[in-house]
Amino acid sequence: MNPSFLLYILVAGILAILAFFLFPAELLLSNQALALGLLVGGIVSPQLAKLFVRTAVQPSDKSSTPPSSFTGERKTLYVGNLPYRASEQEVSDHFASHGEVVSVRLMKDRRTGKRKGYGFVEMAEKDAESAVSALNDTEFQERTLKVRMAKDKQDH
DNA sequence: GTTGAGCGTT
Repeated sequence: MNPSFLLYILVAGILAILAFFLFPAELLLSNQALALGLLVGGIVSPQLAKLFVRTAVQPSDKSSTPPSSFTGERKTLYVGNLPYRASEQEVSDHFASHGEVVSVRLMKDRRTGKRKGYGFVEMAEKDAESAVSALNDTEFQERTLKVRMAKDKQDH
């Protein structure tokens, strides 16, 4: 059975019982309390599902790099002026020849999902500095890359 | 189906 359906039944039931005891009988009959629970539960439970069920089925992202087993120190590089057509795999391959690439994330428009022309490349710390100087202002698919150390968000 | 400086994602 569907877990979100079970959640709905659970939430609706709790709400119905709550409504039954909360309101006096002359205001709300038991079958009305049940109907109210079903209605409100239908609205509330999908929101709860989003919170707790941690997006059970992620849409398969074709443009994401396969998970890396790298566990050492890493640094994130900002990469600008990327060609719109470049995939994360291509960027990853390109950077991999200058050091160990942990992950690549190309920023996309929230609505359309199209590339915005910049992204972030996580690399092994020991390779990061040399990769920046090796790749900054170099050609990649007819465009001149801008490679820097990324700001703040360096996760440990 | 286009564009062109920038520092993000659950």
